[in-house]
Amino acid sequence: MVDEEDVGGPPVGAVKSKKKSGKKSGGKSSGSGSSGSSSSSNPQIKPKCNCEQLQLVDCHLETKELWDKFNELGTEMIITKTGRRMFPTVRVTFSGAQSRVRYYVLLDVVPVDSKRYRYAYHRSSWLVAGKADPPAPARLYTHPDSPFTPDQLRKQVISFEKVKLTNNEMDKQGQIVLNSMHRYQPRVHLVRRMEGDTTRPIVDLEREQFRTYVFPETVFTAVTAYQNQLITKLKIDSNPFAKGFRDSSRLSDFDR
Amino acid sequence: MVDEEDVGGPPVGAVKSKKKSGKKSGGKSSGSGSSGSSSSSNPQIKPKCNCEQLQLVDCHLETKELWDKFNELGTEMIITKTGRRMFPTVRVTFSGAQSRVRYYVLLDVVPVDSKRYRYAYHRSSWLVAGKADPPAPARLYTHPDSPFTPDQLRKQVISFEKVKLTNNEMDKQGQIVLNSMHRYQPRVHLVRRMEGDTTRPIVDLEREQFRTYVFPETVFTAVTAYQNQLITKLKIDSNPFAKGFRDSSRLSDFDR
DNA sequence: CGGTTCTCACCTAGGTGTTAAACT
DNA sequence: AGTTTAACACCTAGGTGAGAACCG
Repeated sequence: MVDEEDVGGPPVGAVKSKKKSGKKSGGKSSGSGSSGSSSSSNPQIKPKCNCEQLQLVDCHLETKELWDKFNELGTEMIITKTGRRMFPTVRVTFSGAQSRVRYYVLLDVVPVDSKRYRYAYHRSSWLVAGKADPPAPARLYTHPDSPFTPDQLRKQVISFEKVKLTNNEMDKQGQIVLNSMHRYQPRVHLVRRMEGDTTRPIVDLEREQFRTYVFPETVFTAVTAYQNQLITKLKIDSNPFAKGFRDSSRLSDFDR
Repeated sequence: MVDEEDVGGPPVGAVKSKKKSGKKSGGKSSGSGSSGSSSSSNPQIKPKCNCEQLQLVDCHLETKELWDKFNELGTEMIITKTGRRMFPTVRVTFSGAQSRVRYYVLLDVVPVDSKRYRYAYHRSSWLVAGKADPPAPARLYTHPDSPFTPDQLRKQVISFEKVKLTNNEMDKQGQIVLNSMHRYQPRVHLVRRMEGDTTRPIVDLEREQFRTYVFPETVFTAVTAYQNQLITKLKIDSNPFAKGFRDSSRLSDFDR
């Protein structure tokens, strides 16, 4: 029915080679570049900055090693009607913050491309399954501890563990609404406001002094059920809440 | 050893009569008065206001009925080294907030008098057991959702469920430090700042525009173990986390 | 058949009073 | 003897993937 074509280079970076890619993958992946990939990629996933002072502020992705592991397999994130946390969690630290201003840290999730995907179990690979469904307008999730003083921004790990992904377009709890079987890129935004500025919420980035950081290793496919069994296994082995499904626990018949 | 005298009128209001006291006890107990009681009472427990605009803002104690039940028996709050929540929780609502300002809501706990108490089990009553131990400086606990917009202040129930009481004088987590076997009065402070004002923490109320609300029914004695068994029973029956100790659960032998 | 939803057992995380032991 | 501590069983609250049921 839909135009279905095999994906040449695995879209999410399925296991292809043990070699690190050309660019030194140990270095920073944020800020200045690394949008990379194909012509169909969304310009939204490029870093951006409309404020000189923010050029001095670096953003670092914590638990990058874990993100890399998932990314090598092609990260999947469950979305549900009631909302599901992300795992791994987006955790960042900042350096270079100035004094006498306030910082807001935000997360949003934008489409990587305009495609719909499906997973070929027998081949263990993702296929393009047609054009994207109409996307819900991207919601900005402001980190609940915002605003941060420069001191806080320098010292704290800012963790988006509470943010939830949903496929419920009618959601009214401020969760991030995504389409299943579509690929997404999380983005971190740093907004700078004068300390005199009010607590009014941030609704439009373009009306703020901001800088956008993009970590390509956090790309994922939204799913309602895991497709790649290796992803399931890695989640179970690394997410404490899934401990009950670990291999050692599954030897239950033998144990008892 | 210490001068030990019986307490004439039960200090925390032990069960004396089923009659409601003279003043209509259904009415508001905050704001303007009701410091009441004896000559030894701490002047800190009187309401206070250094800001005209705040005279218009009313504060209402939620779950007053529960507080009253405890107060009739003589409320006790456990303090531990690691910190213990208060139960009941101090929950308040405000009305009359103006726009274009920001409100901070704070809690502190001040000594009611300069006495140390002990509990006479055989008589089921509190006795004065000498002079107070030197108090730790009262810590201001700023509600974590502060600052509030006038809108938020009008609509939200502000709950201090997360605040913890400790007897650890070396505490560095910002918990409220108390002496065991001493009597205390929680106070709620409302601080008004211009929306242009910064997020710097509030360290000295006197340097702010503020109003202090006092709810006498929230007086309690800090203890490391419950003294009055009726208090224990009421806690078990009303705190969801103590459900495991409810009578119906204790019929276990019969049930199984 | 592919995709979604719901319920479930099994976890994490942490708030309760109890109890026995330790402290002073 | 009065008070404090620490380990414990028992809760609340909620995050996991499995698997069956359901949908289209």
